[in-house]
Amino acid sequence: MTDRTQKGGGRGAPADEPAGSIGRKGNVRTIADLARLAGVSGATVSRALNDSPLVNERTRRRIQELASRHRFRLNARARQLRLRKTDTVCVILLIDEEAGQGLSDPFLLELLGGIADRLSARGYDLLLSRAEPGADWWEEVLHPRRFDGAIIFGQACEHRRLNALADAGAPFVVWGGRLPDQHYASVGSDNLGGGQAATRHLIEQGCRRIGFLGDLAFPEAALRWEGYRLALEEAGLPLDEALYRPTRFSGESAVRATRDLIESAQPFDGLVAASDVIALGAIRALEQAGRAVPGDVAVVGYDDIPLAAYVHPSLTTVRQDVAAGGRALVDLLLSRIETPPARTAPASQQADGQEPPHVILPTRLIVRQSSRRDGAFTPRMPDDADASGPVGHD
Amino acid sequence: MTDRTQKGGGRGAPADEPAGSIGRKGNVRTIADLARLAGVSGATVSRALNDSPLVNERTRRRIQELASRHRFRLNARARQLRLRKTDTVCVILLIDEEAGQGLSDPFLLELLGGIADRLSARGYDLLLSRAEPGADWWEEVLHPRRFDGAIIFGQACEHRRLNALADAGAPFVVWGGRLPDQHYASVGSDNLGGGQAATRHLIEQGCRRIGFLGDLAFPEAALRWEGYRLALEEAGLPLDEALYRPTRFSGESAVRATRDLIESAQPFDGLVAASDVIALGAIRALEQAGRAVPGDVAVVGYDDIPLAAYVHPSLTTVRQDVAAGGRALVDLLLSRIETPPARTAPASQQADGQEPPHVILPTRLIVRQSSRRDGAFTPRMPDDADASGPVGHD
DNA sequence: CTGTTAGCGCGTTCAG
DNA sequence: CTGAACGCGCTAACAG
Repeated sequence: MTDRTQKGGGRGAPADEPAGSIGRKGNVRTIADLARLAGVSGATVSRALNDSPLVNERTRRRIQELASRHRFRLNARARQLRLRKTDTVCVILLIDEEAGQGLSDPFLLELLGGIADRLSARGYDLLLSRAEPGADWWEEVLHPRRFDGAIIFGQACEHRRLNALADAGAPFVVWGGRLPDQHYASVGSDNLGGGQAATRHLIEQGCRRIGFLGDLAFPEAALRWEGYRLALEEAGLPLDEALYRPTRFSGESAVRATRDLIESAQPFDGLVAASDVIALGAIRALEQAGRAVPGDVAVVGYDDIPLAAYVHPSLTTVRQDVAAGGRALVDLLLSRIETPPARTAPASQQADGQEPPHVILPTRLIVRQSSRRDGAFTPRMPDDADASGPVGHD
Repeated sequence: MTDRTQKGGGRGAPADEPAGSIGRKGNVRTIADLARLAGVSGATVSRALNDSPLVNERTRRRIQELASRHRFRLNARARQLRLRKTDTVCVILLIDEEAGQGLSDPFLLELLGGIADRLSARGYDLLLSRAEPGADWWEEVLHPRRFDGAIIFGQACEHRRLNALADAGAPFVVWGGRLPDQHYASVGSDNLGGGQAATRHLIEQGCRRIGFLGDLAFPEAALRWEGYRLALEEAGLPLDEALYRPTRFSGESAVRATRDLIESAQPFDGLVAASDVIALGAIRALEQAGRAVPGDVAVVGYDDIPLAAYVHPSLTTVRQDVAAGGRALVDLLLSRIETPPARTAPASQQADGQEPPHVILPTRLIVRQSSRRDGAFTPRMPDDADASGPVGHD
């Protein structure tokens, strides 16, 4: 035990509080403080605060009340260090500025709110992080230090990387579509069904030559396109690739794509857009070109952003339940985190044959003005007047 | 020094890694690991990684290279515990669901992105937190444990509370308007100037009876109203309170307010809206009532959300520089955190006479279709062609 | 310039 | 049921 002199040694921590000066005196900040106050040891306080059955109930109550009276809160950092977990989930926004899918989409913020609420309810903190697709964001997902798991947006940019991470056993969940060769867990709306419903609706409205605006490089858009394709097929309509225009998730891109489509002189009487923002851009371009919406061209969007009901013409669109999406993302991730990976194999080749979980959120077609044609029989949903996003009778 | 038996004691930490099983063997996770590899002590590694001048440059280089080769990263939790700081900033969304100022406003997400980028650049983490105005969110702002400081949205709900927190010396910054009796630091756009510019523009367009839609309970809206008032005054136009309708930040509320205004039979030929979302709701209500925009009523919004250029009619609005806003919020907060509060007084009554800092971001009027009247002389700003939030000539 | 030591605040083993 | 001691991973003070 060497010398073990009392003298100094590293007393370390930066001296705060110039001796007996400020700081509401008697402020109890550590377990030791509380223990002194309660006349018990630190261990007992720790146990009491963690509802351990090892402590006498009366003692526990007394300590808990004392703690709340002094507004005492455990130091999360120390706790995390000791427990080797962070109780934190990182939301990574993998956004390619180039792709125009910026942070502007209102839909994303709503989803983020849902995630925040759910995490909070389950006792987790939410760390927000932006990252460029090319960068080294994935390293910390593989060996997390600041968080226990991640929720990732921006599937399209890095599908291969995500697969690799999943193979390596990294704890994360992705928002997006379900891809055929996908090793990671994900949550997304029923993109295929949504695209199909949108297209069917246009067909019911009498449209026969329907275009599609979206970037098939994005899985969500590609799945919506697949639904579009199916709907045409089941109606016996031909799929004309000349009516497809790759379009990024921005109004500007939508305007360009639509103008291009118009100038191509291909006749068309309907448009399925991969997002509301795209739909609005398309409508703008159509009107500038003298085509009436929905008279000449009927348009359907996707997302049902809050503004969709308040533009002119109001936007027919596919609504996804964002609150449910947030909950699903969190619950899926936490179930993954809180139960050990159940190592069947020697845990080296984690690529077990099991399908990764995927939650599909139901969608609902909200019919408004932008798609309503005169000729065809009116769909069952009347028209919306106002309401926060929704539908009402007009 | 008591007995000090080697035997056991709390060996504590939950046993991970069943001895010599998985986990890419030789994985170096702690300073001790790296020290062993480098043949030096832990302290030296620590110093090297922190670029301390106390370490030989060659040694430092060697260690740093070794670290990056093994993908070693310091354990932030342990570091924070030791250093008594968290390198984390909490963004608190204080949002009253009732008030309809939900998470939907695209503007908020953009600002959040700017904050995230700036924090990341300055080496801080971003903790995101939602809170209800009534709740006890403020306790942790007063005695932060998980973060070093906070950026708060939702000034209106809790102005008095924010003042109290500032008086107590809590480290935070607020997004919003500058209020007359305000003890805390804040950043906001030039609401007064923006409202004034919007109103002047309508007057230049020939409007004579201009209404205002916004909730004066919100400081930002109130300041925009003040600018509106000033512009009327300088043009010698009367201020008619019958043309004001309290309106919350939602499309629904805007539709109601506008209908109410129309039904009041008060004549009006212009509308200043406290946000783009409000403006869009107003336009919708006007059109449903058979009033043309801008023909019968010219409308100006606020924020220049990305969609503003893509609706019909495209929206004249006041643009604020959100990226600059994010930077300003972060820089202001960090300057407050990183320099000690400079205790002049015994630090009990922090209510020093100094004005709290307030950053005002410049605004710019973006003229589009919703306000352009035929008769009047065209304003100096022609039309914006594109830029990030573009418009095409039409 | 480098190694040794102590401790940030907590949870946990083991002994009583 | 309670207390004493130890260590999670890191950095500051001290001694060489």
